[in-house]
Amino acid sequence: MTDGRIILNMDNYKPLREIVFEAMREAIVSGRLAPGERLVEIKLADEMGVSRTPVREAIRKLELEGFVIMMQRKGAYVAGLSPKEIRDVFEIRSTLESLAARLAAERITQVQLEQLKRQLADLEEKIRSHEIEAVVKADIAFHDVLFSASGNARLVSMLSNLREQIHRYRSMSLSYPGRMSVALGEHRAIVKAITEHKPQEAAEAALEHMDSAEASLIEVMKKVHMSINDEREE
Amino acid sequence: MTDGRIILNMDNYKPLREIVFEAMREAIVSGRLAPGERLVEIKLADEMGVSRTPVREAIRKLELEGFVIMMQRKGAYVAGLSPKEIRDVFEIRSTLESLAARLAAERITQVQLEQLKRQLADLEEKIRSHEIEAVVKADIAFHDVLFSASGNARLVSMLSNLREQIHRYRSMSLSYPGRMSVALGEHRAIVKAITEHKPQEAAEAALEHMDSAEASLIEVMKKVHMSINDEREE
DNA sequence: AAATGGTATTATGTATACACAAAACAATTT
DNA sequence: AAATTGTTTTGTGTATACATAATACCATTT
Repeated sequence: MTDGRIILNMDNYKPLREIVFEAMREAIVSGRLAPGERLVEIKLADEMGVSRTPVREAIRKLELEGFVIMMQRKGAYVAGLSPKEIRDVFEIRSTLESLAARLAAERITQVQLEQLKRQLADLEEKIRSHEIEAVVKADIAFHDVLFSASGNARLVSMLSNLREQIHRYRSMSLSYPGRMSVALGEHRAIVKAITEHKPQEAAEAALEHMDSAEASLIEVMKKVHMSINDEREE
Repeated sequence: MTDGRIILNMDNYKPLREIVFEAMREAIVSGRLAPGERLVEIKLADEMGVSRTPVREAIRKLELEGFVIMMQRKGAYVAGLSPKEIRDVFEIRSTLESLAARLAAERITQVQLEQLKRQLADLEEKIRSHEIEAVVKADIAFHDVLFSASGNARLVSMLSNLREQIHRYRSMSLSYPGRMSVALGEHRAIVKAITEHKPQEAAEAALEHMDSAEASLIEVMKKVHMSINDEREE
């Protein structure tokens, strides 16, 4: 064993609260925990085979990220987004996605640009395969590269969070007829502007992308006549 | 007691974790807890006369809001913002403040507009008095009205949070010679654009306001030759 | 049967207890 | 003295215990 250093990764240790948090978020985003549903700490703890403490901490974190609503001394409920809230989130996302694209156009490195193009190609391929889940994943990967290219770490985490918020309604939006190919075109426009280092155009392309994503989501929601909202305004 | 419904406010009950959270944030923002300082749960709990639980929950919340950095199994530390991180925050704030101003110009109600003008007058008065703390407060009140006028609740909370993040360095920036009167002018420009319902101008005025706030902060920091940063990059 | 009052149950908020990792320190060896 | 190992201390991570608010249930009264 000449050079063989043994490196066993203690870094991938995750506190239980993290694991619980991720599991619960996944359950909410995927819809297994429905909006309005009550979250009882002991019940969840028993189900997951842990104590209340990590569950509590996970719930608190979910609250701060907008997935859960807590009422004083009453308990926690899965948050549902009202149409008004969805519009609010999109208003913010549009602005920030647009900012990210602008910054990326200014700051992207050669390596990142190649990554971005690879992601775009991958997205294209997944769209051809018509597997919605794969498309969603590829889309996320694409935007992640785009975000990091902005060089603003805080922006990356805010955008990731906002995306998670509406992820619940995401596949719905993509199932809107023709949405996927339109989205692909929008992605291409963004990449083009970034490649040519044109911040203004990149920002505009990102804005259009968001607007059209919002529009198709709203459209689908109308059709399904969803009352995502439960006893809340608008 | 004909119509007199008795409404006794149970709403002002606050869980301990909230109280602890607010106390700790105040301590960090005001500098009593300095960047890099270690936060030991039992120590804080004893000092405040509570148990570890609410302290832990408060620390978690502070972490999510960026005031505290946690290291696995090592503990929590007061976060310091590096110059790079300050720039990152300003990049985001500029964009969102600008969005808020734009939306306010579109949506502000008559009542809100009057409020806004009152806050502006108040700010003017406080600036004449030269009490920095009062000016900071008035400035916050002004922007709060502006934010709500955007009609986007999520935007309000995101902006409040971002403001808190740099509040630590705020009075420093205002102490920069001439900064206060310049800021007053910028505020007037924003109010003017909103009054005339000119979204584009409001957005631009807000952007300028942020840019100049950032510039004067950076300037002051250079002079004080601060190493706000502790063992972090840039 | 409806309304009121009281009791039991459930779940949150907070405190404490226990386990183990990390760091600090001391002791032993070279 | 330097290095290595063992030991102690400290503090986080998790589990559990206890107190009290909120709710549900039941009984009693009218």
